[in-house]
Parts: sequence; C-alpha cells; structure tokens
Amino acid sequence: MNRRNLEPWRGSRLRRSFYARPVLTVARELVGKVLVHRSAEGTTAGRIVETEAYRGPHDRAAHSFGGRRTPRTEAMFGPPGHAYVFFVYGMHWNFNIVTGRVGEPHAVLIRAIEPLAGLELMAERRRMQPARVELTNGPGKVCQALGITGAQYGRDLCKDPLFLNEGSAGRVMRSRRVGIDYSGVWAERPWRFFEADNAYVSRVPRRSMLNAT
DNA sequence: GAATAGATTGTCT
DNA sequence: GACAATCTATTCT
Repeated sequence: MNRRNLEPWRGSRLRRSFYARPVLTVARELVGKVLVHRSAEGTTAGRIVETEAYRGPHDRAAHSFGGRRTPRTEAMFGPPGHAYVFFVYGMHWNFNIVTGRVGEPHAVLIRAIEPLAGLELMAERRRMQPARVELTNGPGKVCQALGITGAQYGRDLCKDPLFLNEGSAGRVMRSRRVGIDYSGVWAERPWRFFEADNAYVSRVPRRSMLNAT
C-alpha cells in the first residue's frame, strides 16, 4: 500500500485537457481514475470502475437529446471538466462529468467506484456496514456515499473540493448501457465501460454482450 | 439467483 | 399526468 492509496487526494490531478476530448475516449479512460470529495463531514475517495457515455443531441438516451437545453441540462452544454448532477426516480442523485467542447452536450455517468478512503463516512451516509460492495456499486449509491447532491451541480472538477486524480485500471470491458431501454437502438450501443472482474461493478452483463476495449 | 413491485419527486408534455 | 441514466425488499424458483 503506497502513500497515494492511503491518501488518494494527494495524487496528480486530471487537467482540463483530459476532459476536452471525445466522450467515448474520456469514458474509457476514466476507468481507474480516482474520484475525491472533501466535504465538511470528511474526505471520501474511490477508484472509478464503471462509466457510461451520453452523447447528445443525437443519442436518444441522453437528457440533451434533440438539443434540449433547460435549467436541468444546462451544465452539459458548458465547458468540459464540470459536474452535471441530476435527480432521478424521486430519490436518487446521479453524477456525471461534462466532456468535449462547449456547446457539445456530452457527459460521462459515473456508475460505480471502489472505495479507497473515508469508508466509515461512506457507510454512515449509506446506513450500512463499510465492508460491502453495496456501498458504491451503482450511480445512486456512489452519490450517496460521496455526499454528492444538486449542491455540486455545475462545479469545476479541476478545483477543490470535488476533483479527480490519476489512477490505473486493469482490463477494461464494454457493454450496452443500463436502464435506458426506452431509447430504442441507442440502448444497443456499447457505451458502458467497466473494469473486468471488479466486485464493485453494478451489473455483470451476459458474455454475449461483452466486448474488450 | 432471478424477477418483480413499490418508493417518491423534479421535469417536461 | 406521465415518466425517469435507481435502489431495496420481497417473492418466487
């Protein structure tokens, strides 16, 4: 265990240029990176192990489909490296990272992380025991564990207190995205990326749906 | 282990 | 009024 793993917030921070690239590239490369949130309650951090790319205005599954630009989706149209946070199903927050160019409404959903620091605080927020994969194996769970809500909407992820650091991943696989069956052919696109054999990945697809990257 | 139902509210039609 | 980039508990096999 090196110092970076013990104190993940000390790592090398990802720069704006990392996010200012095509959304599929960023989604793929975000697997293995370290997400850190330093809040008043304490610091929590984890390795990203599962992501999904959303690519409006053409992608029917994206909230920015058709160029829909409202107070809710505004952040997706803004500069890369900022947070797009939304509330869904009446009770869960989801955290995304805006990518690409200004005016291009693309973002990457963070679906799962492997906890690195602040496990006790995560467990407290999640109201469960710390040594369980259910702590952070889903997009709503990640937000609850890290204390991410609408208060973080639009925040610059190149600055404190919510930011990403360098990290590395094992083998990365891809599959169709989760929970967007209403979007027709767009649901088939292999725009979900995850680390192979990681226990914190929210759902392991059938072998026939898998692709190596 | 898989399938299903229920919770609960912001957003848009 | 309908629906949603989800989670949890429950009820099956």
